[in-house]
Amino acid sequence: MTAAVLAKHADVPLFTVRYYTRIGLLRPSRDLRNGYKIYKQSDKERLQFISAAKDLGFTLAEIEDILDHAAHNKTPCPMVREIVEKRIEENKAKISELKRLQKRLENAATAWKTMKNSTPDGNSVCRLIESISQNRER
Amino acid sequence: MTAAVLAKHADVPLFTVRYYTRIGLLRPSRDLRNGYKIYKQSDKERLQFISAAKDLGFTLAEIEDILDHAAHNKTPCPMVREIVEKRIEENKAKISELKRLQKRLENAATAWKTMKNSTPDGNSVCRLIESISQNRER
DNA sequence: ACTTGACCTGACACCAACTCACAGGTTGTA
DNA sequence: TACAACCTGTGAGTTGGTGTCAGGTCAAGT
Repeated sequence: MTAAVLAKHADVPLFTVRYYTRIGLLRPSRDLRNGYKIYKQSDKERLQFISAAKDLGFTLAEIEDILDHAAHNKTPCPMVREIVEKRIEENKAKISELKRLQKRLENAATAWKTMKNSTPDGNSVCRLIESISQNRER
Repeated sequence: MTAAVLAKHADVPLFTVRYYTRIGLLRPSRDLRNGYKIYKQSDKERLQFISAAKDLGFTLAEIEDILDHAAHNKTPCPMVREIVEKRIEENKAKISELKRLQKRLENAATAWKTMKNSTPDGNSVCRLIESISQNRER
């Protein structure tokens, strides 16, 4: 199948198929008559594996590693477990950071309810934002 | 002051000062004797404003807009309020998406506790990941 | 006076994971 | 045979930096 057909079958944007192919994650053979790329059933499965791993937060580099391991008949599973544990920790940190940001945003919105718009002058661009940064410094 | 001094004063990495200068967010004058960039007190305040806005999740493009508005003596505050409201919504979505991911990761880690490592074969790369994607398809 | 080391400059490459634009070749249908 | 719709490789743009390079400048120590 061509890239477009594979993309439709695997429910992945065509540009993504082309991108994965360009970086070597997919390696289609060629139609010698016209130079078109030909993807096999196994490429579709490979692509679906990539999608599944990406949904779990694996990076493409990690996925490539996993696929390479598998290609040499070495089990990638310990690596997979390790990455997931690491990702869980990273994700926890990211979530709490976003929550902190969300609180700052909501505090700002609330505090700004009673503030008037200021016209910028030499000392101030927008007192809304500056009032928050002063809070942070205290 | 030079870029390095400004960076230290404003507690921002030197590379960031250079980057902001390169993209035009900071516009230092020049020391004609040696071509060095000279930052004024107002540049320091501008940089601190940028930092404060970035802490609230503003993008550099938005900050540039705000600064441009202010430079024309138009109050940027309505824009600022709008962006913050939008960012609060986006952030909420991002947080819940990350939480969903976290759940998938934790479910995977738990489910995998009892699973053995599989050796890759023609049908499977890593049954751990494939078991999850099957769950999602059901 | 000279050397060393720390600083400065612009231009460029790199990161992730795409997304898109370009120019040209091929295929299928009317 | 005309034309739309597909295919190709390549290169650029995205975000917010981080870093490297070669070469110029400056201040301090010997």
